[in-house]
Amino acid sequence: MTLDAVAREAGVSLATASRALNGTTRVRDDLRGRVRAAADLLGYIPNAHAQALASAEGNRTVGLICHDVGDPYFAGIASGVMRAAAEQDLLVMLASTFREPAREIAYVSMLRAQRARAILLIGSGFQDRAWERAMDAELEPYVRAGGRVAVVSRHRSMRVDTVQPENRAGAAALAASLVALGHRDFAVLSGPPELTTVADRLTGFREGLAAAGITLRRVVRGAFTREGGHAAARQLLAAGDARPTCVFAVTDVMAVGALAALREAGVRVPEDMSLAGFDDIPVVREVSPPLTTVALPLTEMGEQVIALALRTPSRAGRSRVLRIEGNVVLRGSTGAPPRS
Amino acid sequence: MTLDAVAREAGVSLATASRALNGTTRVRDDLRGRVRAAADLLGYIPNAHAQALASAEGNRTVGLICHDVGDPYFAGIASGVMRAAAEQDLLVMLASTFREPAREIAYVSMLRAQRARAILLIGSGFQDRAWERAMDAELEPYVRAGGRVAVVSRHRSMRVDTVQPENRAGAAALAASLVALGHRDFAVLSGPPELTTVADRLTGFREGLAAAGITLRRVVRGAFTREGGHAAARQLLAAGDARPTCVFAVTDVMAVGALAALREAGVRVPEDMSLAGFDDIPVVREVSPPLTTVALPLTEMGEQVIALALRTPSRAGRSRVLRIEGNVVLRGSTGAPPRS
DNA sequence: CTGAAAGCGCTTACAG
DNA sequence: CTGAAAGCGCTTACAG
Repeated sequence: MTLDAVAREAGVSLATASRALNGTTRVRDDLRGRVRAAADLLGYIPNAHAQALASAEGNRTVGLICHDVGDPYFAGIASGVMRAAAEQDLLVMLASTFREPAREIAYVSMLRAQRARAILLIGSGFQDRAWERAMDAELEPYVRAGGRVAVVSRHRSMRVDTVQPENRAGAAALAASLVALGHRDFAVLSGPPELTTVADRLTGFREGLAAAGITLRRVVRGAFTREGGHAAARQLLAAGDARPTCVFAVTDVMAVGALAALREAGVRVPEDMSLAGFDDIPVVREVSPPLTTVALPLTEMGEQVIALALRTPSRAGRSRVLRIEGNVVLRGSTGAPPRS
Repeated sequence: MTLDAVAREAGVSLATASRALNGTTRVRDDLRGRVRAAADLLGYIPNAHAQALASAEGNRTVGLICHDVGDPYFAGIASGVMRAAAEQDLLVMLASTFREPAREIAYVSMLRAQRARAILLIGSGFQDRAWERAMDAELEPYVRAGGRVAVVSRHRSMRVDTVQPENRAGAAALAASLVALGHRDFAVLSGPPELTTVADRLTGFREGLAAAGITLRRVVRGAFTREGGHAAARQLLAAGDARPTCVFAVTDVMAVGALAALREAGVRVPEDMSLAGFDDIPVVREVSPPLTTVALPLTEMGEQVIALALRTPSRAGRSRVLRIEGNVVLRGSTGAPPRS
């Protein structure tokens, strides 16, 4: 079914049929009626590709690139993006990179080919000069051609709009709260150091401790997953030296894994050891004890990043940074340190 | 940057440039080299819309419609779809209906306009004649025009490929296992009855009980969410009559909410009451006690549904149904009934 | 308000 | 193997 067939059925020209259906220009009521009826009758569905090609408007799709929709952190943000997109009749093209930097760049390229109206990059970038250059080379022509880019949790040299959780400040505030509980001896379960989010949270936590004159004793590195947190916690416990009284996992996903590892090792939380995470993904309220964390409004962040991308660019073309404060939420997984 | 510019830069015709880049036809090596160099130099990115319009192949996108990516059940399946799509260089257009039947049909229409190669419908359909008719009217012309449709958890009159979890058999097996633990007095926390999945699980559970000569005493209906499970459990406890010894929530998401409600009410699980769910979403292993459930291989199901959609249709054009067995996994949330 | 026509950026028979 | 040209299905100045 093409528009041409609809026009013929309605006895009008192609141009009139197009205008009647899109409502851009005035069309005589009876003609519009005939066209609509013909379209209904034939079950006409416009070809979005032809529309995108012919019109200046471009198409109604946005691209969303994240590390993994299966991860509750990204699922939360994606959910917010979906909600906002639905309200604006936008279709979302979703890409999961599974944390492969090269794949992320390839997806941007595919999204450019699709002439996506906007590209949303969700989740920490990689601290890697070559990768950054390649990414910029991909993004710059896209933006120059009118494409919109907005990111979550990413430091950009480029002028793109950003939703930036205050990772550093949040981690520092968490450290302060933990110190206030009486802890002096900390370990961090950390993720891949090339992720900027990891670096920021680690730095912030260190700063928070330093403000109280405390030095972070130990950092164990793990994968950015539940299993990574589990393994890191086991490694921490296996080490011969005295155990810290409090452990900070840089993401809730890791913290959940760590909690399981502690339980398996017979370490009571928080009696023997306190545990905290970051993000406030839904699951942390369901575990026992519920996890102390730094809460980020994930769904909202998703809504905000797409709003940022779609807003009419400021005359100056300056990029905007929306800072998202992280709120420390003390729950059952943290308490006073055990008396030694 | 258009192909035309690339051709000019390389000093060849448009046709040759196209062929050199797509590798469909033989092109003299030196020419191919020049075209590639020119494309690189100019940062050429093909226009997918023009390609889709001009070629018979159609575009490399598939549509994925689910109720909500924010829900771990759908996130799990979506994750599997994404993985498989990535391997085949396919882009996924994601749609969340937030359980509005009308929105689902609207999305199918949008996906048709995008000329998606395949449309994947994930999650229970609605038992509603008018809706089914409208959906079929949308899908039928799409399939006739060569579109591929595959669904998860959906009864179809239409001939579409289906990944079908054995909801009924799984629930029946669960009931048998629970009876084997000694329970005789059951309640079910159920979801919206118009969802076929709910109906199937409820029926199966009843059948499983019936096989042991037991009648289901109580069904409490709730929303298909964590909060719905929480509310339903509260309602169950609030009822004056004697409490059942074992509760089955038709989805894990609801079961997690119910577990929280029981805890809040001081009901010990499983000492005072056993609790089971269905799906085996990741979170159920993290809660305390971990939930007994009927396990479904979510990621795999995602991979299978897209594989089904993309496979070359059988000569007979018959639809295929892939039955997925649910495995009862007994965990800490179920035990012997309390002695009365 | 309406229509004939050009053009969006490609692919692909069809000749050479 | 290569090129000129038609055509994919629309939108939108440009005349009327």
